[in-house]
Amino acid sequence: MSEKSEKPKKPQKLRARLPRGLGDRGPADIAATRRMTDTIREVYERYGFEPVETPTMEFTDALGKFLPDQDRPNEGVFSFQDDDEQWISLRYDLTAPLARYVAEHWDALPKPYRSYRAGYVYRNEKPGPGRFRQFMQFDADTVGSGSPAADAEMCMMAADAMEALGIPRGSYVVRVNNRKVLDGVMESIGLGGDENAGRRLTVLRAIDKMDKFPVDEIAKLLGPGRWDGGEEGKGDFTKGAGLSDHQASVILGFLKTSIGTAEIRSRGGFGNFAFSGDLLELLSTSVTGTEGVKELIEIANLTSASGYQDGRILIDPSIVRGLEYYTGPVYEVELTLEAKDEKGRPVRFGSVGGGGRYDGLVSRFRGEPVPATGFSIGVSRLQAALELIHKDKPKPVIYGPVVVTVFDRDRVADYQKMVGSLRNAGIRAELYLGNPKSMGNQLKYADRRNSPCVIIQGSDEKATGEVMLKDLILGAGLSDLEGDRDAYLQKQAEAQTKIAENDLVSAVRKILDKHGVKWN
RNA sequence: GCAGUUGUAGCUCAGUUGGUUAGAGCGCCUGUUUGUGGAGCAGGAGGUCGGUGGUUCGAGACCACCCAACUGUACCA
Repeated sequence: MSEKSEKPKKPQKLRARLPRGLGDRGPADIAATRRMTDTIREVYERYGFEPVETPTMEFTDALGKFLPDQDRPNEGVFSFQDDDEQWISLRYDLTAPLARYVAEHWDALPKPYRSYRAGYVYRNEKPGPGRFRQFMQFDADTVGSGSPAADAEMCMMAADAMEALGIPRGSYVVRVNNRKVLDGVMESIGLGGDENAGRRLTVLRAIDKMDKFPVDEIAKLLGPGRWDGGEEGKGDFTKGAGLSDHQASVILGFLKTSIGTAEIRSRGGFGNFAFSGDLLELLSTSVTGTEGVKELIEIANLTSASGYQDGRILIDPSIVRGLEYYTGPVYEVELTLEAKDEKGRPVRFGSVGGGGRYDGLVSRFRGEPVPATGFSIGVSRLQAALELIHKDKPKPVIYGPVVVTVFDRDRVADYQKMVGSLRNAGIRAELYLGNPKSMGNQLKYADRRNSPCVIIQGSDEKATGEVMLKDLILGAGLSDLEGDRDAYLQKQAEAQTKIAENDLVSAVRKILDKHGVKWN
């Protein structure tokens, strides 16, 4: 069949690759995540929250999701069918699973029940900057309290967490709104009732884009609709809410008079709560709207009383959040720092945290109303944002272990013993396990591991009961000194010293201390 | 989903109006090196030119369709 002249077909190699929106994480990322979660945990616990974890998968209906479409079972969420044909999905947030947990363990839990958890959640959607298909959230919830004090606490805790993470005051803002106010405004322009549910949704979507588009684009979305190609007839058409000019102007007036971060700031935090006479009058026709305003004022008073009225927490009527389950106050944390990508273009990160009141979520499982409110930090997105913001700053060096080299392969046991004594002293150490044919290779390995120092014991040292201790961090500066022979030699001598074998641990520790090497 | 832009080595990119065996830098591996890493020198591996089909004597380049990535937009619990 095959002729000699034919090229031998290479076996097709399996391509090592990862689906989009997923990423591997190295030691530096992992260390950064750990620092972040430790910090957030400390804040949440200070607020009296206790940990609870739930699995990454739930029955699909428990997540509050309609059963997957037969044709596209993975639209939005990752789902599959169990042996018994029941649909199971990967969780897409930590709130819905918590609601299930609370409902399932209702009798055993103290009420109000406050708990926190960190974990990966999954969304099957288009990834972007700071947007992944697997990402970590750090969530806290208070179940069983309908008091605005519970909401106020979430906002203050969000602010505290940002500051604990080293984000300076003024570089982030917690925005608060109340869905009841939005509902009230819509009711006042005749959008109440079941028959207008679809239009209300469209209006909310339009309002939610206030941070993305200028006001006249929002007006289009409230009215007939908008072309995303920049001009009439270009790109995709987004159907609008079809409001009359009057209706649209009420909405826009509501948004415009009370927001604008700069304006809010200049008026000093909650002082902005212009909730002008006009607005109050407008809302007075709506029971829901009046209630919403009352709750917002309550939150404003509570947070101000605790000293958060300095711009850390602001009221912003354009905050909408999820359309599915929020029922009252909603909050969002945004970084106000500018982030730029490699090409120097500004990057939108969106919010790095958010939450709100979801009074209907637990009661789905129980016959009685159960108020609840919660807040989640998007750890992965926040980390990605901070990385981009700080990309010019040098990354902290992550040091590897002390490497004990193998000089004489008959004496591996001796070297292993040295490793053991270092480990017993709490120092990270390892024996070189590769082919010990040359010292060069072993040093190259230690270099790659970012080891602070290596231990060498050849026959000369063995004879005198000594070991050679080589300081790789100091030695790293050697190549810069080429041309200056004296300095070079001096530094080299400094970087490599002979010490008594018995002093191994203390000498290594001295080097670690000198360079400030800490592994945790 | 829709629209635009882009697909050549692990990475960043060259590749003349279509013309022999597709290149560079960085990275990687080996040697120099049976007592010393980051430098130097020498060598090596690595490519279905995103895929398929077409035009042509001849395609990495031209045409069609498909796929993927990026950006915007839609959806987003």
